[in-house]
Formats: sequence, structure tokens, C-alpha cells
Amino acid sequence: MQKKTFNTTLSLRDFVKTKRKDLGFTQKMLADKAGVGLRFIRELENAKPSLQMNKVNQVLLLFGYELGPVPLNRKKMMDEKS
Amino acid sequence: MQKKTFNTTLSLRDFVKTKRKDLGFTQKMLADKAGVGLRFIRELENAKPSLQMNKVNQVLLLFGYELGPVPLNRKKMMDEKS
DNA sequence: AATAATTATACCCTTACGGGTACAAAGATA
DNA sequence: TATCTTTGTACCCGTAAGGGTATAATTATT
Repeated sequence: MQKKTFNTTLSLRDFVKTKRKDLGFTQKMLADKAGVGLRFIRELENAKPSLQMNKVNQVLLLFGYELGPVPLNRKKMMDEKS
Repeated sequence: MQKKTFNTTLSLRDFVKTKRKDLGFTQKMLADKAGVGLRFIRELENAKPSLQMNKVNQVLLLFGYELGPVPLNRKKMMDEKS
């Protein structure tokens, strides 16, 4: 029942990590399914700031998400699962 | 009074273009204020898919926005001004 | 119409992204 | 403990991103 608040700005890494584990994927599995390299997934989950948008979108697409402009300091609510 | 619907997914370019003109900036002014090159602003407003997130965020920051994961097919409402 | 301002396209160049790979570190399982 | 899996860090390298600049094309503005 507990929900987790996360800052959309700072937690793209946490978003990916959470979604990935929700699906029971390893980094390698996610990389293969997204069509990116394993190193990229690791850089993404380690919050490398200079990642290319199209590559990030290839990953987010698997979760039904994509990169878009969101207001700063925006907080979102997300269930622990799904 | 008319509001414009835009798909967050496809219209990062339109978002930037609209916000820029709302502030009365030229591409060059926006580039200088954001600390990126003029060419980058043009590629951004022309929807180049492989732009680097940190550069895009330097621009969105001026508008009080940033890149974040948004659900696919999400539609947002935005006033013509502000 | 002409002129000025803004935007689009193209070229060269330096930098670094991203892939691949290997190895180390951390977690899990028995 | 040892063993296996998963994740993190480091290296080399091809290639594309992004800046600068110049020139065309487009769009005001008069």
C-alpha cells in the first residue's frame, strides 16, 4: 500500500531500475530487448547525464514510457509494483 | 483562449519552439542563454532524435522543465502563452 | 519591390558516446 | 565457506555528436 515518491528529474535511473526489476529482467536481458549495449544500460542506471535521447527512448519504450518535458520539481507517485 | 493539444512524445521540438517564442528569443539568444551551440538549438527544433540529454536539459531548464519519463500517448494541454 | 533579420543547410574539426570485451566487486544460494 | 549470478569499472576503438563558420533560404518589415 505504501507508495514511493520520486523526483522525475533525478531518478530516471531509479525509474529504469525499478521497472526492470518489476519485469524480472537482468541488465543484459534489458539491453538485448531494447537493442542497446549492456554498457549503455549500466550508464543509464548510473545516471550518466549525457546519454542520447533515442537510446534512452529505446529502453523506456519497453515500459510504455518515453522522454518528454516535465515541469521541474515535479513529483510523481508510483506503486512499488507496476 | 484556445488551447493547443500536443503529444509530449512527438513534440519536444514544438515545445521548445513555442516556449522560445513566448519569451521572445531567437535561436541564437536561446543558444547563448542555455550555453549550447546555435546548431544544437536548430537540431532540437528539427527533432533530431539522437540529441544528448544533458544538452537538452540545459535548454529546458530555462523554461522550468526537464526531461523525464512520461507515459506513451500522453497528451498535455498547454496555453498559447505561458 | 528592396532590405534586414531569422532560420536552414553544409562543411571541417575535436571530442566523446556507445559497443565490445575483460576483469573486479557485490549479492545470492547452498 | 565456496560457487554462481549479477552488477560495476576500465580499456580500446569506430563513428557520430556538437561547435564554429559560412552561405543559402526563408521570413519579416518597410
